[in-house]
Amino acid sequence: MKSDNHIIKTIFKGLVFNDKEIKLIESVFHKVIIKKGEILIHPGDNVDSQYYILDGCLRAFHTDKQGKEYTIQFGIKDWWMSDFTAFFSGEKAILTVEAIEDSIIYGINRKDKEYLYHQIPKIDRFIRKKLERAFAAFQKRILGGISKSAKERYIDFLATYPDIEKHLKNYHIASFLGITTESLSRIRKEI
Amino acid sequence: MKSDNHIIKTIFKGLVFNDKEIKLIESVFHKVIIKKGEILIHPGDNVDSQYYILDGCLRAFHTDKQGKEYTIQFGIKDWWMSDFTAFFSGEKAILTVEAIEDSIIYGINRKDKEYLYHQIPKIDRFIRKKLERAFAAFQKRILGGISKSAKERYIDFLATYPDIEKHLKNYHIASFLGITTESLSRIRKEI
DNA sequence: TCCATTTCTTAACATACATCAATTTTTTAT
DNA sequence: ATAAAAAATTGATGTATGTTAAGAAATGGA
Repeated sequence: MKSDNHIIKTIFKGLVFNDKEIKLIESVFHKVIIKKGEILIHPGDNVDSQYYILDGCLRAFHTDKQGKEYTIQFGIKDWWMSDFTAFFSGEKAILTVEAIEDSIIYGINRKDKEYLYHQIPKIDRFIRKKLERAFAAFQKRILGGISKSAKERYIDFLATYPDIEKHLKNYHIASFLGITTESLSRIRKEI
Repeated sequence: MKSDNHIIKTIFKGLVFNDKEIKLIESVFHKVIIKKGEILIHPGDNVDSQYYILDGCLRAFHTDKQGKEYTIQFGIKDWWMSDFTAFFSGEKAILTVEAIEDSIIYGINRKDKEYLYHQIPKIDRFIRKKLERAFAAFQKRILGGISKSAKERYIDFLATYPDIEKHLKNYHIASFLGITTESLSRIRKEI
């Protein structure tokens, strides 16, 4: 990963590392190039990595018995992506993670992550802050889900993901909002 | 907190500490007794503590401009409670946290928590696991919110909180599920 | 470029849940 | 124990969103 040294500055923006730390970080991240439509994580997989998105767009969704898809999360530039529930717990994936656009991502596996945390505590704190922010975002989404109409949730969505919309199909957004594509279509017409 | 030494074993069940560590832990947790109906955190408060629930039941909810309440979380024995979004970010509370039953809780403030993490890394890992589990629970709830009917969500709720239901008013549960008390009443009749 | 496929929109109708209003049941305070 | 207050239930009706079906628009492969 020598030539991608600069991505460390991107992933851990704001942190400063010495040479030894940089070598360690380089050694544990693995670059993955994934094309639009390809699947990063299948339901039932063991999920032992989480991924930093350098560029592109991914989607994590659950598929029910009838084949309906429910989008839990979109991931864009500078976000982290995985089936986090599976990644944290060690259980098998229940989500699919797919690339919606050609993407460049950097994975780190659980064991390496623990080692990295231990060796470079400031990374631990850095990642923890990300997790805490994701936690807050989830809480906000739950609140929206129980308190707002589909139209309001759509407006919130546009505000939260201003740049992402153009990458997405209508049904991606609808499955994120918990409505049908037809309803979304009607909502768009109203706005 | 000498006489409550045993609560350390309760809060950090599974961890073993030496005398010095026990002294440190005792020094940073503060016991709070809160009566049914009393408010622990008001919207607008600075939230500098999170609380371990030794006994009782609490509720965290958001109140909108029309005065409607939306329950984000219930807390029972052995859960942690706060306005976590505010606690993590340092911003003012947007939630109210109230006691639904007389409760005994143990608070730790942000600064002490950081110090404790630093001094006793196994506590850091222990609390991190809790946060990760809460994260998974939130994800599951989001999925339920976008994929299930009110009746299914109620059934899930009963399965998730088997012991909590008897402490709660109908409107507590309804505001958690995102429905009206009338709808909940009808759902109960069907079951 | 052009055709095949996928995605989006529109319409008619169905359904889950909300709202409003009245009544019954439960809880609380004295 | 009783009255007052709070909570839960029920019914009638309204509305947001789902379902089904068809056609229009956009996209992608040869």
